Amino acid sequence: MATIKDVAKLAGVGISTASRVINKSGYVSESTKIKVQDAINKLGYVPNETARAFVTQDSKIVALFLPSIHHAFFSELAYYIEDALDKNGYKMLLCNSTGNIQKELSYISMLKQNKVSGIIGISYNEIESEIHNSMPIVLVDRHIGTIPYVSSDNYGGGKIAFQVLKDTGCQHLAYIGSYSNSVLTEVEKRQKGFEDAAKEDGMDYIIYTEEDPIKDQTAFLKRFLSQYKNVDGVFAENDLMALELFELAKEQNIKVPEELSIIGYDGIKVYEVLKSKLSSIRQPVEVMGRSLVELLIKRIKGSYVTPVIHPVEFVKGETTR
Amino acid sequence: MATIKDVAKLAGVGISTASRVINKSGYVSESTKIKVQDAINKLGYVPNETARAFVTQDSKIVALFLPSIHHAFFSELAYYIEDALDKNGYKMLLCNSTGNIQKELSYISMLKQNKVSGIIGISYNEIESEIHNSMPIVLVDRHIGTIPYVSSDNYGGGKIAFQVLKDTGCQHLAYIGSYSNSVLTEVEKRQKGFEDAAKEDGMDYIIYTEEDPIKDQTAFLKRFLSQYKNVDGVFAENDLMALELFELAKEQNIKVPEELSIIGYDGIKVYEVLKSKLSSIRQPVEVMGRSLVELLIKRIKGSYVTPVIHPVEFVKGETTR
DNA sequence: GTGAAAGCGCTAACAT
DNA sequence: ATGTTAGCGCTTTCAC
Repeated sequence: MATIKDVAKLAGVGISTASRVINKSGYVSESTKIKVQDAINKLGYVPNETARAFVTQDSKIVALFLPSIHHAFFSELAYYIEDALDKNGYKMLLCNSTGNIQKELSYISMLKQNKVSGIIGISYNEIESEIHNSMPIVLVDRHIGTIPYVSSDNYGGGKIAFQVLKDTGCQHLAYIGSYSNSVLTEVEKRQKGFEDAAKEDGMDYIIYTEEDPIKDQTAFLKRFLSQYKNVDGVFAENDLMALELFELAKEQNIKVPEELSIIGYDGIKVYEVLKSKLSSIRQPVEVMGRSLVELLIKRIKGSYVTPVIHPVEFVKGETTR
Repeated sequence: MATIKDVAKLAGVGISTASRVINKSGYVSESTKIKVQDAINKLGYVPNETARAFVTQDSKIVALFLPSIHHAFFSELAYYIEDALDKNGYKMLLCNSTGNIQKELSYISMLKQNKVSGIIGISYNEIESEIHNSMPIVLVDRHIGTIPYVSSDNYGGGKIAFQVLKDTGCQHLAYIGSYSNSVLTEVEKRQKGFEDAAKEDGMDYIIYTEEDPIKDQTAFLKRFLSQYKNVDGVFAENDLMALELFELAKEQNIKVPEELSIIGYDGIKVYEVLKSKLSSIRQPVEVMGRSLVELLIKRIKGSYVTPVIHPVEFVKGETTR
């Protein structure tokens, strides 16, 4: 493997001049620039990134920190984040924290040792204090202190869901989902938007929630169906929950959407093969991914950034009238 | 940030002794070991991994190279791989190659510059020659030259699929999927197993394939349904294809499984919420992930390894009788 | 504009 | 069993 020394020698210049050409930094005359470039080509020189990372104390690696990549929404988001990072010269390290606080802390320690450039994260724990001010970080769908974040318009999405259910003639509405006692999640704003819209409208509604994470979603949903037989319109926290409710309703011969309308949240593409069965509030996943990367890079460069909230849209499937 | 020098000074020992304690290498007396350990604790010392990577020319990072993490089977596999790597002290860099050969090549160059320890990969291209012998690598579901790989028993799975379809009374069978002209994919062995079983049995069958990647799967499947109306048993290349065929059949009022039985391949969990609708040949994803990591680490340590093929099982859903 | 040289923090000979 | 020291390849002052 050729080193910068070899390049300098072959080009007949000093190491720092070679470095300047390689990094396009500082002043180099056109003629020496060409000499160095020639040497680089001849030797097939490529910089040793571990040496660079060591010297600059910056690995040009961004960590994506999430509970599990094995989740439709996250894996779609991860795809776009990786793509955007790559286009900006960063690599992506993937960390499945499994929501376990011990594992999250040990990951953070590892990330510091490896001098990652920054973190894009979703955490269910209050570990942010460990990182903030010591590393650039941008959160997804979490609003903690002054840490910048990117989310979809969860509140607005909740309002839209209410409106759609009402406009399509539902009389007895319910929100189903989970709540968190520790971290204030953006997800809960979906509920808030739904509730506020219902209150403004003066319509009654039911809130059926369990503490996050819900251990047995199937049991949770079955209980809901048997307990609230008169509900004819449901807004579920996310598509996975909505989809399972849809399946359970079919099993119990409840006609969807005639007797029960269902709206999910996410609009994840994995289920496109199902011919868009589910009505849902769709998050602009790709845009969010790019936006996360953009914000993080600004933070890395030291700029101050403000949260970004992306608009959502209702996508009609077959679970609403 | 405390360095190893600080530790050595505080402990009153030489740098290399401190290094020995930190790395548990070489001989160190019990008493000095304790002194060093104390110093480490007092200073809150953690090794600078970029320096280590630089000196050893090994970043302890493994790259997971796949077409797209945004795919149910891959994201599940990635989850288990990351978990196993983490348990072995490795980090995981995620590279979405999008199957594009230019992007794959530029990733490989990047990985070399970053001194990754090894690669776990799925590639649709013949880039393996670029890596082989220059870096430890293990492939998923690809059999290229002498490169070690891990796969499920695709051939056996194909045989099982045939047997199930036949045993449940189907008369006119078909295999649907894709074929590749460049790389010999393990996936095609599913077809081979199916064909061989049919031939042994003496039963006629149809092979309906298109070159990979199939641009418009919906059109592809619709064409199949209209062209082969008498087929009553289908083995599809993967679950996504099987699932869409199922949906299209329903749309066209073809009764599944009465008039048409469908078996997929993968057994991915994302669709569990659908209440196991699809009959499928299930791959042991978790075991495969662990197995990939195990093989790669053996390769990194210089051992010779042989391919590992994991058994599959038929999981009955509602798309077979 | 260009080159010499220091030094990033660590590992691994090598000497003792 | 322990300490000294030479780099690893690069970036970055600092002189010229």
